[in-house]
Amino acid sequence: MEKIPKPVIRRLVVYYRCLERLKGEGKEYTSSKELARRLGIKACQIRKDLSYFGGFGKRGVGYKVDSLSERLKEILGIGQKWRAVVIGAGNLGKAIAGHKPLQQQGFEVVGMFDIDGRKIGKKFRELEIMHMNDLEKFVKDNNVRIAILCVPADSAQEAAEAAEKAGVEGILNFSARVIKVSIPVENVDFSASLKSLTFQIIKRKGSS
Amino acid sequence: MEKIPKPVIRRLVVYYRCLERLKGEGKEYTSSKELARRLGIKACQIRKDLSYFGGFGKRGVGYKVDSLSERLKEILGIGQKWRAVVIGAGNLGKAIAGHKPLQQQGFEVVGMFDIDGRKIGKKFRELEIMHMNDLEKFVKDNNVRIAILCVPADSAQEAAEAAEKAGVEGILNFSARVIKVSIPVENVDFSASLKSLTFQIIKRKGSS
DNA sequence: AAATTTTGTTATAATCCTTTCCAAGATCTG
DNA sequence: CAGATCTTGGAAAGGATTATAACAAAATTT
Repeated sequence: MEKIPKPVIRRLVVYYRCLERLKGEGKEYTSSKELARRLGIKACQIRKDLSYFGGFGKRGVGYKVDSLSERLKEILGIGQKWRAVVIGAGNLGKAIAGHKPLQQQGFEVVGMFDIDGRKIGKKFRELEIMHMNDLEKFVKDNNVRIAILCVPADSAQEAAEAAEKAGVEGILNFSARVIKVSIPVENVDFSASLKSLTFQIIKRKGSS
Repeated sequence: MEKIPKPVIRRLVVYYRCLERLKGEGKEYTSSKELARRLGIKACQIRKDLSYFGGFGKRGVGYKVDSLSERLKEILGIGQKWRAVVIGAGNLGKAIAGHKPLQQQGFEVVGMFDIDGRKIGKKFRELEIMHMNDLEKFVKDNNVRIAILCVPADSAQEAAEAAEKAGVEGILNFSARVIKVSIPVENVDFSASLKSLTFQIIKRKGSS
């Protein structure tokens, strides 16, 4: 499979939302041109993006709104339920676990794990906080597919390996450390983002 | 000032961390070669990155660990105190406000804002939750430089504009919406990251 | 003074992403 | 039905950004 540029995936999400709106408006067909107008993106870009995944449209006609929307849903995994565990029951972990928009998008946090004895057994919302030793069994028994890593930088690699071994299919890594595993990883390093932000601020001041 | 590629800044952070370790080990001088070996990056890349900001090294010798580290600190704004407000007192906002690693890195959340009447006046830790109407005055009175945006996607643009108007110098945007303002913005869209992650997982399954 | 080391910079290459272009399919119009 | 008009899909070109290579100049060592 050809490599898909990251920005494409972002835009697919945008297209999907737009299609849902169109569906709501009762439109049966649309075109790259119409989507382009609505979204402020070039039509050719939309066609190119879609073409990575095959031809969904009819020449001279355009795209059937509901079938394209359905197809994007599949591609993006929007239809599926993604069961996840949060590793690291600190502030951040709890916030993620309780973050409503995630649930609306099909992600469901079904367990929380930590290694701090004082936290084990306590409850956060409906979720009991469990020990990392029990991760593997839990993942298997509960069909968990994703691990959300919210541990300190120093524990990141270890926790990631445990998650991989436990059988999750992907990791969302909030720790400030790059982790090495053989399953897909997405990094959300907002500490680095903050650094980058302050750098830009300083630069602006400096050059003005 | 010449434009600095984003990846460079990320790497500067990495270099900085490595230099701190070297300092801890008592090393006085280092070289691009040594850093390269430690970090698994090409030496020429390191030299190139540093050269954006001027020449820090001595030919034939290398870089003085503490002065380079000091210089990077300046460049990245690591020495400074960055006073910030959190806008949006939901789960995420609270988690950010209480996130310890941030404080260790010089970021201090000094206020929280929301528009939900039920939240206004309540306290989170030491922080009183205030109404957005009071943002501007607060920013001015408290030397706030950064706004951390943790509001729902639909309110993001509005809140961002309010923050800009209030006089903050940069925005860290956790909302799932791209915002348009004329001050620096860094986006941390972990909902998009999750989508990207699930996409990679699906792709793997598909092609194997 | 010759050899060696290492920087900093210019030049080159590679990568990634966007846009243009157009043939060919589909529909519409007279 | 023939011509006009759409619109897609994909190849190719273009642009932008980032990484690597190469090397002269400076510093040090032998």
